[in-house]
Amino acid sequence: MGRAPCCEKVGLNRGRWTAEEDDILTKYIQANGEGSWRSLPKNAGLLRCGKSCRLRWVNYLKSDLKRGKFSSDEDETIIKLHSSLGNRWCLIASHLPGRTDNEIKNYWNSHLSRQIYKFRKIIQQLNHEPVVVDQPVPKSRTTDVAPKPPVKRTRKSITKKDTKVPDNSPDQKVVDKSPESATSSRDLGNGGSLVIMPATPALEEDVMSSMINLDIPEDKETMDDIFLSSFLDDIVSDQGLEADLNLQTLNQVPVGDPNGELLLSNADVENWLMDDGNTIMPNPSLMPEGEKYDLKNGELDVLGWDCGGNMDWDGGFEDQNLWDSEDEKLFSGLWETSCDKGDDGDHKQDAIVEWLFS
DNA sequence: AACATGGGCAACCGCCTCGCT
DNA sequence: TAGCGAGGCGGTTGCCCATGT
Repeated sequence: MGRAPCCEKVGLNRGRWTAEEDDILTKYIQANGEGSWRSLPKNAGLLRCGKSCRLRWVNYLKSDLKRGKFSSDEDETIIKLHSSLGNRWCLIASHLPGRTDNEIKNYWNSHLSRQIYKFRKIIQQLNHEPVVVDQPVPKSRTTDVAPKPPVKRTRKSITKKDTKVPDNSPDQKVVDKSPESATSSRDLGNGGSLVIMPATPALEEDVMSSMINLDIPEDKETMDDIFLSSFLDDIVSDQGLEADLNLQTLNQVPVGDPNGELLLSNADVENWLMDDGNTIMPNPSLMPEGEKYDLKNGELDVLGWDCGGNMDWDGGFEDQNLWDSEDEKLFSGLWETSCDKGDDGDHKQDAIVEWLFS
């Protein structure tokens, strides 16, 4: 037996608010103030649930709300706060005057988290790590035929209990070994493996650890220079990653040494970016496991990535919502200046955010 | 032109917290 | 101190519109 509903829902309006309802609610609150949401609808003459009234007021009708596009400063603030606070949208919103938790949450889910995902992808490719995807191949909405490229995020009902995962240490790849996941983690048949994507906050942490753990030789440029100023800035743009991630030249760049450490110099990357790809032939034997190379058009076809078309944003985040149990550990992620990453780590962090909003 | 798909976002649901009795 | 209820919060859903085929 569940808790009684907050109000009698029978006969109440649902869905979008009309201008008339907005007007009634606004005038009532201006006259009587906020609060007493339960009794407000009746007193104001609205056929709405009290919670619905509160939500409408808080998220839309309040006069001090800022509407419109998020500024780059706001973006940066969200990224920083989310890396520390996780999905505590209310807390994040408290640092962004005029923005609501709902608005920030939507913005994060539809914009920012994707940029971080792309960033991670690049890091994994450069490290020759297993191809990571969020989810098994989502089926088409209407058919069971072969999957098409990224489809609309699925909408599943997964409870918090379902999403808990016991551990998510940053240096530990999250591999779901549950029987259920056996069907969702597909054997690629080419030696590659699919690793379930962690929830967003963990994802960020993982991204950061991937960056920070890379071993840069003394005589190389800083990671900032390598990754952000000249490299990811270009290749992770929308067009870059989704359409033109061309490994013809990447194969010729000393991406990794036998120990799997990244050994890109700034000059290496610059040369790679400058090369138009026509003069250097691909070498499929050098391709990381789990990736296919389409020799016909010379473009990378990464299983689980855009070209392969089996990525599902929501699924990964939903299935492994790691933040709740690990938020304290993850607090030292991106923006903890006192962490042992030192000054270099701080610079990397700043540079990453710079890249994210460039 | 019609349909399918994807993106964005407002709104809803259900659980949790906290204050009051 | 336990029970109750209002409010708050995060996750999820559903609708609308844009874009692609």
